[in-house]
Amino acid sequence: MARKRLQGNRAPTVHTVAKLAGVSIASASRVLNGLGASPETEQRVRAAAAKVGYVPNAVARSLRSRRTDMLALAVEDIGNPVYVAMMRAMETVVRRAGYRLVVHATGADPDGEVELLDGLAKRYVDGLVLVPIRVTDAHLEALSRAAGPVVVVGALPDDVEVDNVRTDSHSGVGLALSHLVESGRRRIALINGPLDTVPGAARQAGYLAARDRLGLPADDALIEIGDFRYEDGRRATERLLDRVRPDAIFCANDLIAVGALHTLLSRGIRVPEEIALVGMDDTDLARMSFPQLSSVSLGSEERGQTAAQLLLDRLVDPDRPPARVTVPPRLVIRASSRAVRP
Amino acid sequence: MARKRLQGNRAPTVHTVAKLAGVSIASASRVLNGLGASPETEQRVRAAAAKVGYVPNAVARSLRSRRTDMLALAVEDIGNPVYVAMMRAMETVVRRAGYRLVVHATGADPDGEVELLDGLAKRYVDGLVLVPIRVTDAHLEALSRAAGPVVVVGALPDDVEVDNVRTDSHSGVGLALSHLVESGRRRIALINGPLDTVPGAARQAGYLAARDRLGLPADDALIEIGDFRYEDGRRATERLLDRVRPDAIFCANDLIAVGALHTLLSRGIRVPEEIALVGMDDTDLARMSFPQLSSVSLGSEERGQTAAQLLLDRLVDPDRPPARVTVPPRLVIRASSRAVRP
DNA sequence: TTGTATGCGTTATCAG
DNA sequence: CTGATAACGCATACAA
Repeated sequence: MARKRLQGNRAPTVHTVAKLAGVSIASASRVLNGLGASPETEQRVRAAAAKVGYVPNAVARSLRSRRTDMLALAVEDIGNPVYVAMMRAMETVVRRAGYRLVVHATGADPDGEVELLDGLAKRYVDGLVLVPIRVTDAHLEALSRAAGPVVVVGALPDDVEVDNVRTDSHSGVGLALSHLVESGRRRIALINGPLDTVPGAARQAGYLAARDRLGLPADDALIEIGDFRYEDGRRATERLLDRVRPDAIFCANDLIAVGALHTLLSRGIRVPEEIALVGMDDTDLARMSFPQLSSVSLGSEERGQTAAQLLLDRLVDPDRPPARVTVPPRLVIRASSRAVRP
Repeated sequence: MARKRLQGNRAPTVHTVAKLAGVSIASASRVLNGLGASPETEQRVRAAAAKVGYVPNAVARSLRSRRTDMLALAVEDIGNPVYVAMMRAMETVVRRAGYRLVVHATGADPDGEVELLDGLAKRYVDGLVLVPIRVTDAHLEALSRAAGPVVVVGALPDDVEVDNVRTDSHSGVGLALSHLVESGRRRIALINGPLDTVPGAARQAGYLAARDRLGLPADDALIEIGDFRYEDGRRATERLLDRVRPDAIFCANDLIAVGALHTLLSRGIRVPEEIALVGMDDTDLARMSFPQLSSVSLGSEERGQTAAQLLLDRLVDPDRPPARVTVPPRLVIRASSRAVRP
């Protein structure tokens, strides 16, 4: 039973420390974990550990404890300002709780998200926050068979039993349109992203509802669809202006809005005097454009924080019923939509 | 020696599969890893694995293989556009190689980075890309005793034996100033970040050197120091303009530059006609401001990519000599600095 | 080809 | 208080 220990020059383990201290690995481990031991043993083990520079192996510890102290965040694009804000908020919460954050960029890949959900069974993280841009049946199935705790950020069918953080971009759009109407605008255009995405669909519905509610002209020529990026916003605005002349534009996110602003300024159109502009998400971009951009905050940071917290709570209490938190939208008025008409 | 298996309802392991298939765990493991086995065994094991939904435990596998297939990235602020660009580039490279990315926000905390370096001994990741904003002696010591592969992004003393990716912001500033002089400007201001940071010091030196080289007036009133953020840029520009009247401003990063742009436009100063503006880092912000911002690219994406690749290479060959890659700066000219004088 | 047994590094149980 | 030993789940050297 001789233990062959032909190791080249590997990192010290409890064995190393124990041998050097002349005690059993059990005693060494106990001291290292702050459990009871005689002053004598305590002393010897600490000295030995310090001498060899012992650091406990996280993987071995994880195997024992069945926890990795890591949480995963999966978003479509870790470069998108909205996700950056969420990620930053999550990282803070998670770190404070002693966890690390593993980030996944899922790209537009629909299967990728399902793979990640199934990947939870590998137990490389203790839980996952998923921010899907589209939700398919495959998602729902994968969610129901997920091997670990999952929090989904974004709208979900009501009967899905998963911790869920959402916002209400539908009424968020309403906030923006009400504000524009109050400040004297009537012909309010919408520049939206793809309608087959969760956010795109919600914003579209919100716009149509608000338009009716406020008694605005039901002119579909005022609606333009592109994608959610800056360039798309520029181009969509070009198309829009070649066709109609609104007195305000609501954009489905800040990237689009900044693109729209660019096109407006290029054409010498004054903002907000001639056309007012409101974006959505209230990212840093809104503050940093000129004129500064009004924007409907959907609480990205708060959603990130909340999602992280729900996940942490779930780890503590796996049996509590699924939570559903809705972060209310909030209109932030800046120069791009200030009232200028009497 | 009867193996008591009182597990509640735990995830299936090789044991589960082996027992169900009626073979040894060794055979089960072999089949699952695509090694040789009789068609009979192959069949039974696959069926059993599928039936119980077996997924190998990543932690146990890591303990055996001594690798986690995770890499860490530590930056000061995961919300900073420059780091976002690096992170995104790294994530792509790393994922393609089958690794996951663990992100750490170190904040301004100088000890935090040292802790992360020492934390490598825990072996929770296979390697680390560190992007320190300041480099102290403590960093150098921690680097020399690092328990795992490390790549540092940013300038480092020449004798440090670490894989290192850097850029040359010193000559990057020169590029900007040369361009501004060629387009007719002479009184070129600098708005910089803190001089005790690595980037701050480099840009300052680059500015002074270029000023001499180009025979520009050595007027220190043209230099303003703040921090690297948008608001700092705004305020620094206020202070600057209250004091002097430059015909161009070079800003130490894009955030500052956008802040400067804001102040200039607020004061009704035309850009670039009256004052030209050049930023640094060439982030998305540069493209998205109006007028679009000229900026010196320091290849954030490329540095991220390279750092990731160096780390991956190092994992394959731990003994190769330390590599030092310098990504050259590149001036991207946009509307904010186009020549307007004859 | 197959099974037995061992180690990866840690923690915990259970005698002594 | 201490030490021997098992177990976490996987992969493999070695023997059959």
